[in-house]
Amino acid sequence: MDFQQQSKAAIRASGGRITSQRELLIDLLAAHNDEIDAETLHQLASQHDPNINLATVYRTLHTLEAAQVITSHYVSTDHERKVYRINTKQDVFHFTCRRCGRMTTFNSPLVGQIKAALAAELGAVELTLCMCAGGLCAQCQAETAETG
Amino acid sequence: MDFQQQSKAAIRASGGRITSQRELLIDLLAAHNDEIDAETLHQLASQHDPNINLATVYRTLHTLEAAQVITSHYVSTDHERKVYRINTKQDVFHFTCRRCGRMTTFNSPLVGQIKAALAAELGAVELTLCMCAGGLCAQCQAETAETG
DNA sequence: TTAACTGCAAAGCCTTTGCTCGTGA
DNA sequence: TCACGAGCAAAGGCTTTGCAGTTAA
Repeated sequence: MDFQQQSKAAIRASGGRITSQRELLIDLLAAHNDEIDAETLHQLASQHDPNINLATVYRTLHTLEAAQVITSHYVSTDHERKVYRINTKQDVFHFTCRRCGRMTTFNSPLVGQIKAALAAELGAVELTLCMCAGGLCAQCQAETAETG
Repeated sequence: MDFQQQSKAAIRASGGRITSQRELLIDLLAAHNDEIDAETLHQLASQHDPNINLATVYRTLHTLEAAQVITSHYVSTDHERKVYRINTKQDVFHFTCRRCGRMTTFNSPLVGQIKAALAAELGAVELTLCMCAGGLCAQCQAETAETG
């Protein structure tokens, strides 16, 4: 069962309806291989349905997240913006340079280990982790050294 | 040099002034051994200076963070609220239960390892990490099992 | 003296919510 | 049919900012 089918099944299973807006958003999420924030998704959706509302996008994202077919987290220590992605087993996080703002995706088996440690120590389940790193990237270090 | 002296020196070094408000906030931060959010710090400060404004608290926290004597990060996956703490070498993060909202502090050598991995792989420096975990705590699992 | 700082209030930013009309099942 | 969902606009919650008066150095 692919993402679209899975999403629709989950929505129906909880008594929800498949509206044209939801279907569009699900398709866009499926086609988008990376994380995406609500506003960008809304912009994409607007190209197909100019009347779709940002609130609808947020509500649909919540619905899908509750159905556990997508996950969300924040991407930088500064930017207060949530991104959403199709639920994968992989743990990904981001490094954002304080100076140039460039973002780098990062993933490490250590993240899984942290989850395991949390589960073991606290007995917690359904763990989601939000991780974002900030700092000075290599290039900005060099430029800072030059210009002072 | 203790935290207070260090903070004042850093403020002066950047052309800033030591106002009574800043001095009060620095003292409160020094006395507070844990993380604290802007509003709580403001409440504490109000007991000593009833006129101190929340905006001043935020501005002072930014100043101190820029001076690198304190650090900040979010404590829940919702990024609801930023907390500040005296700059220590220790990496701490938090687990928040999705159901009861209880927060548990957690710290693991793995966090340091992730920083090291980031530094090694990206060549980044001045790393700050925002880490927060969400999930279902042991107690809520039990209660959920009972009530359905 | 005078540039930096404060208090106040208002604005920003992302996200959520109340309301009413529309629509899927 | 009729409860769920959409669109719209306004509100919410934390944080930032413009302004004018205040104060450290």
